[in-house]
Amino acid sequence: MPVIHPLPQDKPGRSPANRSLARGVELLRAFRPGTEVLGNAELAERTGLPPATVTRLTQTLVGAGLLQEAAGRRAFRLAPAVLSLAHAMRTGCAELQVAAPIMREAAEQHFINVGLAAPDRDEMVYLESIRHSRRVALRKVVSGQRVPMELTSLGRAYLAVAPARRRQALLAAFRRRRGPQWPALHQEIEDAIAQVRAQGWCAASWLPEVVALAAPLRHASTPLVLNVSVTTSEPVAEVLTRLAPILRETLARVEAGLADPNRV
Amino acid sequence: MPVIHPLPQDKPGRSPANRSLARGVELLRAFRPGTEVLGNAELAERTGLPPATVTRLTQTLVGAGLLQEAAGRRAFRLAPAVLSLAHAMRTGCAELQVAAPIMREAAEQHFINVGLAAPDRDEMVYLESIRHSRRVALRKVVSGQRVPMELTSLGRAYLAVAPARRRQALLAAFRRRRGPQWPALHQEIEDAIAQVRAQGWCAASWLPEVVALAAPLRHASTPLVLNVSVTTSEPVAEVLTRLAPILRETLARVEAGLADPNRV
DNA sequence: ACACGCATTCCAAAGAATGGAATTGCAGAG
DNA sequence: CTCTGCAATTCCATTCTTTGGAATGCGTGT
Repeated sequence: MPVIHPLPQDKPGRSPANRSLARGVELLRAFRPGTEVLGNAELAERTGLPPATVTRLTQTLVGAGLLQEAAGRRAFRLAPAVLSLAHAMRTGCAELQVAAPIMREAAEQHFINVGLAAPDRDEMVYLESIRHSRRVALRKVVSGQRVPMELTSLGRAYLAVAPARRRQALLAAFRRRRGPQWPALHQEIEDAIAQVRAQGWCAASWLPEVVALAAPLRHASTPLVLNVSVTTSEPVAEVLTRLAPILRETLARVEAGLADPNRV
Repeated sequence: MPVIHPLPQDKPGRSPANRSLARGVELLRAFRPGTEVLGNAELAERTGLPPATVTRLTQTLVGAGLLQEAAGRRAFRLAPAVLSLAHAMRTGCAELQVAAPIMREAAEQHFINVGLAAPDRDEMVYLESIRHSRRVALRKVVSGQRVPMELTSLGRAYLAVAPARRRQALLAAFRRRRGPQWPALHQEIEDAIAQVRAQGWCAASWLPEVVALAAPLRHASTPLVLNVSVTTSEPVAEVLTRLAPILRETLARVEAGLADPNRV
């Protein structure tokens, strides 16, 4: 596994960044679904930091309560405290508070999945994703899941409204990462961006059998994207015809809710 | 508001703690439900750090994607990335994966709330709390909520199984904080601890009309506490008689699930 | 327009962080 | 039981980051 250098986050001549703190955060970010338990060696490899440094930083993070030792002191995992950070974030996000009930209603009424996401580096993070399913037991609400920006309707809708400077940096990163497949992908992305600008939303089918539509939220204090999706084998065109009005309607209700100081 | 010095986290002569990183984490921890948006000045006050230092650290945290500027660049809030940390934590917590379906089943079958929590400093943090309600709309799953350790059945059940050294440090902190009310409270806590040791669980009625029972989970790789609760005006004794077997049963099922490598 | 408070920048001093190398500790194989 | 190999930790001199008081900007409310 090569060193992960997420994005040229720090532009040359960047403002005072505290190196230790930035490195500590990178350690935390190395924990992801699929690699939830990491030893110092693997952390060092993933972050490109020297082992001695990783040892000290992980010790500090354990002391701070964000990491805990697991599997016989030879590995770490994220500690419960990160859940309370997430809880505080969700509680304080006015957009989410407004959108959540509207999203839930739309999901239940139309039997679809409804999500709200925000960009984080080169991925999108769901603030909330309401999964509809035939079986009630499989219906659930997920938050914090990451999906790739360049492949999803969610990510492309964000790219359409991202500041030009940022969009260019992201596209450059994707190009580097994708190599030969980039030209085709780039075309898809540009088409999606054009669609968002023309009609307010775009569509993509990232996972097989899943068709998703996404639209950026205007008037939010931070970039947010709303999406709806279904698992189906219907022709895509028909799905779009059915879902587009629902997305528009839901988006309008959320935006109205954000505009009013009171709830809708 | 005085400076917050949570706990004498760093024992004298403690291992190498990276100061910048530890301070940065304290800044993140200052964000809580009720104070989700904080400016540098308030952060400085809450953490006791000098303003210049806070400025630099918050800038670094913004660069790292854990904070974002809000309300016109004069304040910060937690960024979406913390949600994905929480998601990774939940995904990687085997105990939670095992317990969640069992908890959900118990909640639905008996019309009660069921929770699983872990200690964090001087509070308890819910890994998951399944809230039952008459109205389906109010049923929800919460994670990351913090409740006081010294007042809740959850916290007292943890104290009963915490390492003696740690329990003493915590009790000392509570004593300092509670002042004159401490003796009565201390008695309640000691009684609860004795109950946990005798019968495996304890009860408390922290919120009016809410009766809660909690029991520590053995055999978990990290300290965890299971609880059940109801909102009711029945006599407490009757509620205990009804809930105790449910708690025992649920606890047994979760522990069996943890013992087996396979699900139950 | 003015004044206040908050945030940021500046700077010299201090000390904390750093990382290569040596050491310790653990685990699995022979 | 001992040996070997990998991972984690400690050591330590060097260096550069971090630090915080004071000065400066900036935005806001009066």
